[in-house]
Amino acid sequence: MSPTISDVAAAAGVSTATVSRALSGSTRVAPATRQKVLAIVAELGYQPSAIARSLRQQTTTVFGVIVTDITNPFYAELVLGAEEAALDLGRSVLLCNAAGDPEREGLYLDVLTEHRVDGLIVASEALSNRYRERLADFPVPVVLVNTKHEDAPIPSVTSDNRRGGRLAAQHLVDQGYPAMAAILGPTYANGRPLRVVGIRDVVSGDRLITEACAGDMEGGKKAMERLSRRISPPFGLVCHNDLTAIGAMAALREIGWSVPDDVGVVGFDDIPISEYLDPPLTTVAQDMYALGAGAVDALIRMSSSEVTEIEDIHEVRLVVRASSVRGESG
Amino acid sequence: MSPTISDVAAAAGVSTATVSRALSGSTRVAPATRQKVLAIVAELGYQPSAIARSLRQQTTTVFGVIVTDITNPFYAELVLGAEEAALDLGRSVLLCNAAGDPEREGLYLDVLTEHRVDGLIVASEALSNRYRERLADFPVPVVLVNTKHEDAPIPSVTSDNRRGGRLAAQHLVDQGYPAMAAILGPTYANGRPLRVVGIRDVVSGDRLITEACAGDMEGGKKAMERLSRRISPPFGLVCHNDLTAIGAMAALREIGWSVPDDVGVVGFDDIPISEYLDPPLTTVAQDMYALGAGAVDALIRMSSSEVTEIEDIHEVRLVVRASSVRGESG
DNA sequence: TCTCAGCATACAATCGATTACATTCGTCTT
DNA sequence: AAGACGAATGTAATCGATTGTATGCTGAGA
Repeated sequence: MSPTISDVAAAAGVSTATVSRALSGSTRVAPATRQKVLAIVAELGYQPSAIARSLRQQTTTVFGVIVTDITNPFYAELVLGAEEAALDLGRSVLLCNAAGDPEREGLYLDVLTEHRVDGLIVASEALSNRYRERLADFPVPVVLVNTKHEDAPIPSVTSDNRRGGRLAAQHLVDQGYPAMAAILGPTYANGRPLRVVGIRDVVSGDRLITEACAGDMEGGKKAMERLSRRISPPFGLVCHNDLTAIGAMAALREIGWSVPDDVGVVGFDDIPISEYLDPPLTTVAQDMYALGAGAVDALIRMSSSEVTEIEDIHEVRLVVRASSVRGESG
Repeated sequence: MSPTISDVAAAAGVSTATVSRALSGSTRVAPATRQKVLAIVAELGYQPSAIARSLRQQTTTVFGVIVTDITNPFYAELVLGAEEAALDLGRSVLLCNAAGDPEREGLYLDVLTEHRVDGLIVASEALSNRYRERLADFPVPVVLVNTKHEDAPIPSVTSDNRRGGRLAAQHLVDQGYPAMAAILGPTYANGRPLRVVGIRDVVSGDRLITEACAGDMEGGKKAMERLSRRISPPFGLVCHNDLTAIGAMAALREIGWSVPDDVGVVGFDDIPISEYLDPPLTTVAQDMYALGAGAVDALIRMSSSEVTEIEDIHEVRLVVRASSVRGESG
């Protein structure tokens, strides 16, 4: 099919070793020879086989990325950050969508191992708990995004979830909402425990009413419907992420409670759409792109040196918009 | 590092050929031998190298997917469909985000060629025009999503964009909006020409006022601002996609024109968030997941037989919500 | 008992690159 | 002028699997 290095060597009247050296530039090759080789390469349209190179060099320049759900803008941004960081380093990304299915996550671990990826980024909610042992002695560097393990210390890149929870709750308190509710993500969701701790830094004991949900828009809507039977406005509402906040606001419209007059809503993530909503959504912004890029950076550090203890915590930032500011409603 | 087939063979006291056959099951192997081999495989945790296999078999079981922007829910859904269809066939997906940059698209074509992917899915707006020749004689099957080429016939999977444009425009006419505007995508955007034709099937000549934009929320917002200086309500507005519609609706709020009373808005795609908006967005639904899965299916068909002429056109469907129905506004 | 068929397995080539080691040849030193 | 050095290049091993061909063994038939 496509020409091989032997074809180039034959056409140039040199050995494959010389072609290889002329292209890699690692060793000295006579200028005239290099010119000749490059001319033939261009003429034949030769493109080296990454497969053959990988076999010989025992590295693939490919990273595996396992995410929960690529259609969630949080993960999409994260993947973008990882992909662009990888591109800058001449590497590629094998994408795996776990769909929250532990079975599928295990399957993908096998697939990625067999493809001999140079590193693994796991931004998957269900996986990390179930497969923590496997991840801990994975044959290549692994970095978790937005998860941590107390028992099995695996390098991680996370946002400061506790501070995020605290910022959200404190903001709603400052706005004067007399009660507080929270729509939490699924129990296995990565940031969840720390965000709850952060909320509880501000709101103690039984003054906080919570509902758990699936972490998407539909889940947020249903959770808000359940919540509406347990609480009366006005109150502040902290949501697991922006998607659940969007679902909750849809439910609130149907119920007839006004945002922000009756209910002050705060989301988490700051996905791009949040500022285009009506009302625009107050949220705890995470830099998803930086999380993804930071994960790639962590893998590189782990590969080049023997660093194994990485725990990068990215800052979060409260972005105040109309959904939580009383007296600004239309 | 990880055990190789030789390690397994040595431990089992057989040759590597026998191990290979025991695992592939293609040739008869004595049951006792197979048991022994499988036991050793399990004990050593042997996982075959896809790299070595690919080199020998000259196939990688990996597909390349080039998209314009993974953070656009349209492409995210499409990638999901492709990824899951690939998974069902025991294949994987190398993801490439072109970011609308032709340079980067060319770069990725090289990367994917070097990785010897078994097929290529191109759902990238800018690429297809600029690299049509390269795609036409790409060494492995290529399928375009939501693009077609008149001159170089490359297999394609698309939605019925013309019908989509027609449905959107006709609906707005039926709703009694006396004037019509359209926010179009970038000039190179895939579906754009046919959607315009569809709109013009319904609205002739200078009765249609158009603005082009970048195809994202910000672009939609700015386009609506420009448009507002050229038209007065009431009018119907057809948008390039749901993201631009969201941006347009944000602009309309700031301008103070009501949706749907002053302006009836129709988007394109039906991304998940559209039904959660306020007002919920009327849109021409495309089955993005099916487009992605269909692209994989097309690659399989092209690989197994010598089919080279594929032109799958998926149906679109008008989903009517409150953003375009007069007299239902809150 | 000898031969032959056929099953199970081994041997070795192969895929396409990289790279350690060997070789050639010209030039400089003494 | 002989030897040494080093630049340029070639030879061949290697990575880890698959697979065509060869071989050995067992049992059945004559």
